Amino acid sequence: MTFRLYDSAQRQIVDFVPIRPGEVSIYHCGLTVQSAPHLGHIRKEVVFDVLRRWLEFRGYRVSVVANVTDIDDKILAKSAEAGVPWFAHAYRFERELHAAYAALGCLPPTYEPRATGHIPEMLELTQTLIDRGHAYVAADGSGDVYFDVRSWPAYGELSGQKVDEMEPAADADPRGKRDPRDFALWKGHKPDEPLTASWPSPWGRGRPGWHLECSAMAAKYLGDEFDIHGGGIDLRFPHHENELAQSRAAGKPFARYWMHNGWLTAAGEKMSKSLGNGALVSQVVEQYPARAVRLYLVGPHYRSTVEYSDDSLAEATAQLARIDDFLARAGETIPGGWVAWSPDIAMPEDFAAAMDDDLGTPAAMAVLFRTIKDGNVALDAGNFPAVKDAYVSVRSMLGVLGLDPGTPEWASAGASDDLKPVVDGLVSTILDQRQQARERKDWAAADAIRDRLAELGLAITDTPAGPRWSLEK
RNA sequence: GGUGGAGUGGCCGAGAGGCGAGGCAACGGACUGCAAAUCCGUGUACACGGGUUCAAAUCCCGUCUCCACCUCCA
Repeated sequence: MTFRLYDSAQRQIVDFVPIRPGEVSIYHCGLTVQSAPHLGHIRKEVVFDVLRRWLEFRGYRVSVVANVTDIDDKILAKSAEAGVPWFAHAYRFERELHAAYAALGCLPPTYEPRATGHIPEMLELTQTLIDRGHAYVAADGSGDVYFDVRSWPAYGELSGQKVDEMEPAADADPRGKRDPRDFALWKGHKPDEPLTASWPSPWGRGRPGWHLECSAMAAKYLGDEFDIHGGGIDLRFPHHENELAQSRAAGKPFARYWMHNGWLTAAGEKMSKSLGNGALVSQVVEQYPARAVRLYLVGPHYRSTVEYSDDSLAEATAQLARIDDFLARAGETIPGGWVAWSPDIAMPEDFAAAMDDDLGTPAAMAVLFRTIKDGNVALDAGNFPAVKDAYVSVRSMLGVLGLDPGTPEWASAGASDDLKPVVDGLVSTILDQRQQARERKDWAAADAIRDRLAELGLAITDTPAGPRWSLEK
């Protein structure tokens, strides 16, 4: 079974063939650390986290590079507004970004390079492009260096656009450009910007353009050619188009496959910083269990547009309860409790087939829920070998989706594990009282105890095997 | 103007010519002292109008609506 993916460049689903057998290199554009991340930003992170987990499950050694753009116009503008140095501003939001990744159970990338740490590589790439006749120093003395779009006939290949049919950037200041679509590789230092936000170059002090960063860093960490380049669909043009053009024009083959995730929308419109309709990750995670938020992001296909709403998050919370209730009930029937987790114990074939088909998480989730239903039926029937099979399968599937509660990413959620035996003992003492009441059919007394425990956040359910308790979510 | 995406049952969300993905919610039933959970059952959905076909949510033509990119944006 081979993994297949939708390549945005070819616009079709194709077999994935890695450059080096057994290895996969992935680059996905990180974030510009200019403000707190909203759920839309993190969708991209979750999508590529699932991709990485799936490929690892499939036996590949995966390298993931996600950059941090820590210098750009907005960072300079916002830090100036806030009255803090630009690097302090950038660093603050880099931390918030990391917190958001961790909150949703995303594994850290293999490398997470910062743009400002790779100026020499960028200068080298710019020089190569000038030498090859694909870039030029602006004629207006600004110190800007532009990529010469007209010198690269393939320009537009990724997004399917032709230079002459693009909306001319009529309002844009042409500065020293030969063509309005030419984009900046290097931006000359401006007097009103802090000197610390500029670096010496053959063309005078300045700072790198956004597109250049990714080309330079991808090549440094993954080589001139690598497997998959990812990012949000909005980056396809111009960012990815520009990356591709400048890398290829410099003689580097660059990415073999392009994967773009769809939007998260709010009230039908793209969630974005500028529209101010973004649901901040930090806030969402306060309102709903973090695993439910991840479940909400993982459920729909990654290329689909997904509408954000409280109802959807509430639904995901209910779904998660169904999953976790099964895990709790089934887990108790397995001697020794939790089995040591390994993702490849019992991965259902149709789940794997769905995942191999361009990360088909919707179909994969259907398998997950079907397995849970089978497991519940087995539980009702007292068929414990079947319960265990279902249990192990469910955890395998959850693991690959980054939702398994037993993995280290979610360890904090289980921090009370040490206390569980203690609480268990206390609760069972109280429940003994209730059982005695029930046996003498003193329902009022029995219900009073249950109500009291409910007030404390303990849900009591009676089962043929006796009462069990759980923390209400 | 160019490029791309979308309109599916109460809701979310798959599918892309032929047995109604899955979930949430709702209703009925089983179980239960009651509840919760669980299980069983219940839906004649595919923007609109034509067409092709034995068969269309899926293909073709037309129409409407929405969203995105072409400027910083996951």
